[in-house]
Amino acid sequence: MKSYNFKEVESKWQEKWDKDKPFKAIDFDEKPKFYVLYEFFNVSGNLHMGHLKGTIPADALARYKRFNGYNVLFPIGGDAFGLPAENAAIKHHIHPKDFVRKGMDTIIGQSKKLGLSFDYDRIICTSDPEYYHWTQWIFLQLFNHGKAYKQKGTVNFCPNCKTVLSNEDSQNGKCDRCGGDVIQAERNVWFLKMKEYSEKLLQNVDRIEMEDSMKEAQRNWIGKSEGIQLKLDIVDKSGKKVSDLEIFTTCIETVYGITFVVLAPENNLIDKLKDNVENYQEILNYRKQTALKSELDRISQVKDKTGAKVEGLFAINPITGAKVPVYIADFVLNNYGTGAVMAVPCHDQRDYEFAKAFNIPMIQVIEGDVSKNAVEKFEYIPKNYKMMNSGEFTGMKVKEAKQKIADMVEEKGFGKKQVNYKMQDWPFNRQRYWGEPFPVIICDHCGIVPLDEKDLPLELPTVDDYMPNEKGDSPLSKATDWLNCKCPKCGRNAKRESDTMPNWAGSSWYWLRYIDPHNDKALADPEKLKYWGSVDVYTGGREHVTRHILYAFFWQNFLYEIGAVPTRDPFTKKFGSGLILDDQGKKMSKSSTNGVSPLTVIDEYGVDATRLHLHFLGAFEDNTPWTYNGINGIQSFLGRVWSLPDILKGDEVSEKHKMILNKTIKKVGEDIENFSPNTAIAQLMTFIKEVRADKYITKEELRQFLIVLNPYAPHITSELYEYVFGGNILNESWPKYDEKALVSSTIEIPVQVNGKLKATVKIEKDSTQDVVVSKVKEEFPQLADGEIRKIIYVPNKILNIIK
RNA sequence: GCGGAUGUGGCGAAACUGGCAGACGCGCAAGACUAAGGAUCUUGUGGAAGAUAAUUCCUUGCAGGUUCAAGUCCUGUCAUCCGCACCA
Repeated sequence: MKSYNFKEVESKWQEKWDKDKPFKAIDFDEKPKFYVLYEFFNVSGNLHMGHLKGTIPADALARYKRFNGYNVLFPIGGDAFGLPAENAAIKHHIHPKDFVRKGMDTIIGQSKKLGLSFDYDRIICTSDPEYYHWTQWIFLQLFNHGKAYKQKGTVNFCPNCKTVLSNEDSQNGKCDRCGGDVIQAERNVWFLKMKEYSEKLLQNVDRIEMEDSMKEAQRNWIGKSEGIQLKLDIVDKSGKKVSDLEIFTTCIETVYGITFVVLAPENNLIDKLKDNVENYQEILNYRKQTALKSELDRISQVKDKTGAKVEGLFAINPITGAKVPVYIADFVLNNYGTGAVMAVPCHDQRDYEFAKAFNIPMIQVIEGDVSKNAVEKFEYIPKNYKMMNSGEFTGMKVKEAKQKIADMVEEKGFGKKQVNYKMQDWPFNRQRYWGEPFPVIICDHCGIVPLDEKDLPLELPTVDDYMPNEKGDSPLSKATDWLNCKCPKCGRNAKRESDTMPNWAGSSWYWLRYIDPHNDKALADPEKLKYWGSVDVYTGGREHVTRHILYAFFWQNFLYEIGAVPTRDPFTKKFGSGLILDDQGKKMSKSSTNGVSPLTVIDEYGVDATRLHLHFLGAFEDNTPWTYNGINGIQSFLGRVWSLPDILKGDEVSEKHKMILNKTIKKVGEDIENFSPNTAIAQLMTFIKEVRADKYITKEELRQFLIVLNPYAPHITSELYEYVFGGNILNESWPKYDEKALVSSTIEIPVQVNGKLKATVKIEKDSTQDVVVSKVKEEFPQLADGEIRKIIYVPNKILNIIK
């Protein structure tokens, strides 16, 4: 057989697949459905190694499931709206529209070069009007159901990108896109009521099959905590009650230790009571000062507590009657809990630092050493400390007191049990050009008027100047022809919303669109939605999963509740791929300077070799350093596969190869389903090794082996199959393995003396202990010498002789 | 600080519910074929001692513990990575 010319073979099959479309998903097919989803590509450059790490195991799964008789939906598309595409377009001096058109061609072309078996008839692109028509439609539903509102609010703002960012986009006080410092700014902000869904999202997290670390990250993000909402009286100097103040605490057991109360700087109680506040101006100054701080400053100054005393107001501890001072400080967040806290310096480190800085007295209510630091709950609870200075609860164990105090508080009406969530409503607008326009009209007379569904899509106008301006106004505010319109309600002059949606909008529902990508009557046909249901396996990088998955859960929950989709869960199972690292141990991506382009590797070694090598390097979920080392091993493996016809002898599966063949079928199938390509490939290599040692392979063995290798190396196996058997390997089905053929009738078991390995003996499978022991006595009499105290035998596993 | 993970040969890494640690591959060594080998094939390869043997000892970050038996379970500890972070 002539030597393997991968270029010829690979392009031959890729052209054939492109023409015959064997990977088309069939709506309503009788076969059981299986939906494999790979996170769609960001349309901002070439595919990189990270993409291969995620897509190829998904491709293997799709191919495997087709062999197993499933009607597989394995689609692809482009995430094209939003900052990445817009920034890339600006960098290349191309209009985003043209950039995206080219970018889509690039990623689709490269996908085909990788041999990815997507259904290329279902390509979607989030910036196509036929797609964002339905993104806008979903927004309309959210708006009409009261889940979207516009409000002035302090938001994360990136002065560099000149846009509002969600918390998710501004982690660590840095803009997720440009890396610049984020500041707090007062803006008109569209919010989606995501907070309402906190509990449902937690349930979603419980239901989805996913790695623990990802689940925990999401639970942390939602940040559920249970505690007590306590009501305190606010009194003036003379002791007259002027207001209520509610605070939230998870540590009600420390309530006897309150020595002051702190409000968030923005807390509006101050404004309501400004006549009682003697130093109102000072308070306003402090407020201004905090607002100017960037998010980063706030974080880096964690240790330096700042704040101001509110003169003229006091809070009354409802349990002790104690009168304590009121402060404002920026360590209290206005948007969490009630924007106010009770401060117990002995048992909360922040309160401790604040009390030290402001010379506020402390009361210790739980034992422990508070001379240098607070004794906090993660210490006093596990160590079972006792209460002190706490009236009737003094001397009680904390755990017990916590419960009793909570009951008492509820009984006496001082407060009630309360659950809080860290997660906030989702700021949903950006002052950028390249995004979905909001389908609403802003009328001075009627307020915000939603468009009629029949007027969708509201197309993004093509403008020449799409750069954001200095003030941070949206570029669309300059597109006056588009912006000015008539109010559909009253007919007066009105304006459109000049902000656009964030890039998360299009990605928060795209798996639904794949089900019916060209439907112009609905986001997807309900019957088709029912047929395809939830995504069975979803894979992609693990970088943005926390946010993306939560947004996805949120939107699908909402769509489910309004009856727009028949399933509540978008995804059943999620695998997150690790990163490919460069030689510096850094993430390899398009921005990495040490990046290796997959196209280069493919050009030199072929797609099949690249697919195998990348996945043989390490486990799917682990980060893997890229190296060419070992790729020659993959090449010779493929070379040996290619020359299998040279040692073809016999037809049926031979007795000698029965076991290895069955093992390989089983192991590879399981590994494909579990996303463990590295061990699957090892098993395939082991098979080749054994067969070559015996210097023959039968026709039937070869046929089954080719099918089993096909999901990872689709080109070479297609070619060999055609050469040896004629016809297309894709028409085959996955071979069945025989459970009985997996273990031979004689097995070798280790013999230990006092837990140390001394010998092995060959026995019949399922032999009894007596048989094994007498065998040992016969073959290794010295091991059974002397007094034997005990013998432990685990059938078919091990024999341990204790002397 | 909180949460999650990882730590195994010269290297990338395997190891199911505790049961022969190091599968598979790279690299390395020796050999075969060869005019030649950076091609191909065969064999060997965790470390140390021992004679190149038999054999013995050591070995899954470190220190303890449970167990007939620990990479795997428990306690403590160190290092690295990731996520969150003044969330009351």
